[in-house]
Amino acid sequence: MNMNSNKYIDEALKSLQSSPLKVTKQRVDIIKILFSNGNNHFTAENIHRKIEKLGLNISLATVYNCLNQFTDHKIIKSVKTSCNKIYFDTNITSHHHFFCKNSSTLIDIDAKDIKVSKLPKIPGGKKLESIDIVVNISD
Amino acid sequence: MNMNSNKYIDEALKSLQSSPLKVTKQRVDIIKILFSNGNNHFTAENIHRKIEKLGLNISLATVYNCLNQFTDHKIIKSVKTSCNKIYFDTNITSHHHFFCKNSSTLIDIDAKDIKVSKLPKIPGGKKLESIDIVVNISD
DNA sequence: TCGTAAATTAGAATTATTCTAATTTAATAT
DNA sequence: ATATTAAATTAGAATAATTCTAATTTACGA
Repeated sequence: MNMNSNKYIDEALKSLQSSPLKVTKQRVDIIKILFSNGNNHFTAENIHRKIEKLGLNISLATVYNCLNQFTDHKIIKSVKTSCNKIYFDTNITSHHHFFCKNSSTLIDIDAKDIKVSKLPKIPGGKKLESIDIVVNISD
Repeated sequence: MNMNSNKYIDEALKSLQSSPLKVTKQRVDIIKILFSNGNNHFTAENIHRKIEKLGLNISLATVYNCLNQFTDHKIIKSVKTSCNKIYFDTNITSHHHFFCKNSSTLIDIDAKDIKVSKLPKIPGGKKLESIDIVVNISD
């Protein structure tokens, strides 16, 4: 998959442009890395390592800043798992995850492939925000 | 609720006795704190603070060691949420959680009150371990 | 081109947790 | 009771992931 263009990159860049975030070289580079291939789950450290390999120079703090702001502005999603790292996910559709603890990998589960047919009452005064389902699997 | 006896404390102490773990003063004290009242979700720090308030002297390292070993030996459970802390849960039955990000509180959802009626195929070569459902709620 | 708010940066700080290595203790055998 | 020993405890250092700080640089509208 090409590092400099594909429809996912283009779409994400369009999202960035229409957000209040400034279009900086670093943000464009990070978006290109995030959306350049099929694997769409990354930690901040993953992205930072790719940046270094490409000879680009973006500080780890900026990587974190960008990923968090991209998350705030719905350009990506963040996923928390039973390991202590935050994973960033280029799939922004409503979906869930398999998590394999042996390989520390996440695999998307499309919303239509999992169904919660019974839900308890939401505690008084609170409102439902979202449901996170992690299907833990192992070797 | 009494700090020194109730059926939950007794049951947990019996579990400890029949585990390979040694019955130390610290472990007994921690179990008494864990099972003394209705609130059954704690962080290691919560427990450590209660210990200090009671004038007991147990190091934070010991609190972590004990909570982890109690988890290994099914005396308690551990729960990971979208905040970065590990919560320990005295409810060892199969269940799920509400998580309120405003108050950082967990509320148990009994297994019978939530139902997953459709599940995707488990990826080849892997086996299903468990399903964690967190129902995120807010004020 | 200028002004300014936003972004970037290196490195320090923070937070939660685990590790280390010396000391103490519980439970077992004598 | 006592000695033995593996396990537990401890203070403090170490680690890992992430956030903060404050100085510098940059994007972009006027």
